[in-house]
Amino acid sequence: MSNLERIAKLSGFSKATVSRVLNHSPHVSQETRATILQIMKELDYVPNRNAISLSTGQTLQIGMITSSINEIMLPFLNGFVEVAEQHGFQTIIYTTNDDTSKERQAFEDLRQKRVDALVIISCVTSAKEVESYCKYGPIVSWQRMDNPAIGSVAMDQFKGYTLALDHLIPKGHTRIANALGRTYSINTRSRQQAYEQAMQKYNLPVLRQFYYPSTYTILDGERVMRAMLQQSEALPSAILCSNDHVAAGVLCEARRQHLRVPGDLAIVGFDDTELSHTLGITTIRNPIAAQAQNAFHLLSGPLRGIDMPQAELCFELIERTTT
Amino acid sequence: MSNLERIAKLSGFSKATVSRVLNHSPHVSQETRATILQIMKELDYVPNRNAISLSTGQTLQIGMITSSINEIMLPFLNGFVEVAEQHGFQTIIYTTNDDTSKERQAFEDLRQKRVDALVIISCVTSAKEVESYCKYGPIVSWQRMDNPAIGSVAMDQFKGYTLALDHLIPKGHTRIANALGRTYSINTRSRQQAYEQAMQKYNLPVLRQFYYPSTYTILDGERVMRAMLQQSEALPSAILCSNDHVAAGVLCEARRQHLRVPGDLAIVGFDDTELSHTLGITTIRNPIAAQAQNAFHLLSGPLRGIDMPQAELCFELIERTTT
DNA sequence: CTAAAGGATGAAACGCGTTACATGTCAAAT
DNA sequence: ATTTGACATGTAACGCGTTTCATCCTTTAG
Repeated sequence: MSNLERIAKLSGFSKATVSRVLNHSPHVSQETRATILQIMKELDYVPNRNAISLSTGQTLQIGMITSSINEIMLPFLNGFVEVAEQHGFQTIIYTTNDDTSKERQAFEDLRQKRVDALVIISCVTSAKEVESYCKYGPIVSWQRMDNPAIGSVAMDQFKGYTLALDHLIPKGHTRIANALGRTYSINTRSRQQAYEQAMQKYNLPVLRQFYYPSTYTILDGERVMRAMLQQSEALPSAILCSNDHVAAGVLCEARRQHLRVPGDLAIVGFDDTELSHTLGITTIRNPIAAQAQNAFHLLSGPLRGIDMPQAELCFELIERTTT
Repeated sequence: MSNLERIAKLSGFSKATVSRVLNHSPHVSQETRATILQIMKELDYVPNRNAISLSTGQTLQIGMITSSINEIMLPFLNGFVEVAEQHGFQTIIYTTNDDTSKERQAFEDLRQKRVDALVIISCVTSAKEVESYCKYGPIVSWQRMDNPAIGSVAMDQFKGYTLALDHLIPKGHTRIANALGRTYSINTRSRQQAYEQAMQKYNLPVLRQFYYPSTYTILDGERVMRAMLQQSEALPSAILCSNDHVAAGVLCEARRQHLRVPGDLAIVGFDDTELSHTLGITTIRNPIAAQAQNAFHLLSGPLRGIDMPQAELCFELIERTTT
């Protein structure tokens, strides 16, 4: 293996000069640079990343913590990977299955300098513990965190949800069900608040018996639909779903049960994924890729000393055939 | 920052002994170990990964090259990440969008020792060029490669496809369309061969006019369905799809066009994802997670000097409601 | 003509563990 | 009593760039 020292010896210059060539330092004469580059080429030399990282203290790697990789987070993941790459950073994914010990592994990797920063997509570690790792490097979260020390690019789901309600209620929907996500997440609480406030505002009943927690997938959506039908009470006239997948499940199962959509049941999804587009589900567009970019921009300050502006984001309702 | 040397000084032992403690060497007395661990704890010490990697020449990171992250590859990705993690390896994802220069970046990272090995999910770099990187570390491919130097865990799609045909033809289907994938991939060729051979065997027409290349998503499936209807010729009686998503698209569009499935058109998907389960699509189960494990096992030999057995894999037809 | 400024380059320390080899000790084997 | 060997621990080199500070030479300004 050829290393920098070897290049130095063969070229007759010092390691410092070779290093300068590698780093495009202006303080190298043209001829010197040419000579050294030539020798590097002949020896098929590439610098060792680990040595660079050890020296500089930077790995140019960012860790991404997520419970699992699924379709919902893909736009965020892809958006983040792309912008990070543009700035020379690579993304390492930590799939944790919501296991604290695996999450800790990711945080420890920040401490051990395997990664320069962390992006949290979902995590169950307490905000307090997460904060204790902030001193080792910047941490940004997609999920809203209780702790101001941790940057967040999550959008206030309250507004998105309110958008959906202001769309449904004027259409005459009074009894509205909710397929919710993670029970203790801020998003879920925010959505519940939006719902309960809207109901109060319009003087409508809050149907807590039609709250369905922990719904994430198509299958969960189907389960919710069946559960609604089995309830002793009459079917709600509309359902707000935590994401498009759940909405798709509800829709498929509703059709299978010969319900008319939106006649018997209106359905609203969330995220505006391809699936909702295909199935014609009304949904709330959540500018996820833009959030991912903001996440990287937030890290840019501490990481590269460059302050990048946060993009302005807002929700949008895409009306299709299910409302 | 406290480093190993500091621990050594404070404990009164040498760096070597401290290192032995870190690496659970048996040649350290109980008291010494206890003392050193105590000091490490007090100073909140963790070893620096970059230093370790530089010393050992191993990063315990494996790069994964993929065009993009999508639902089809998720089982592979998740399966691989899981087994790798169990053995102390982390996975770095390179999203390339089939851009050779981005792929080269991944290969260069192998050369520069940022990763110890590479797993290719999809890549457009020539087999010859890929091979030229084999000397820097083990490379395994999910996609079948033309080059024997590169390990592959892809299954012979020929068998899976034949399974589907042996299911359809006895049911009386004679005119069979094909929604295919990447035109020049070995999988696609293999599928075409399986189709053409089966057709010959049963003395049925090969409908090349009903080959639809480059279909990957639900939207592609819908497109295919519409294209079939627009063709001057009568509709085929069945269609084999490159994956469940395409099948789902075909199915949804078929329903929208008021076709009966399987009456007017039988549909077979591929991969047995949740989607096909939900929509009741007959599909070929492709043991993808097991393939991912095999991929890691293949890397285990060169990487850890441990030969791990390859699991035996085979396709299975899951009959549902679309055939 | 000289001092100040600037550019090219080198020496050496640094970042941080790992590991081959050497040394010293004490107990078991002969 | 002596050899053999296992065991605990230390020494020092190694892996490989980066970076600070110093040096030397050439301009340019005064």
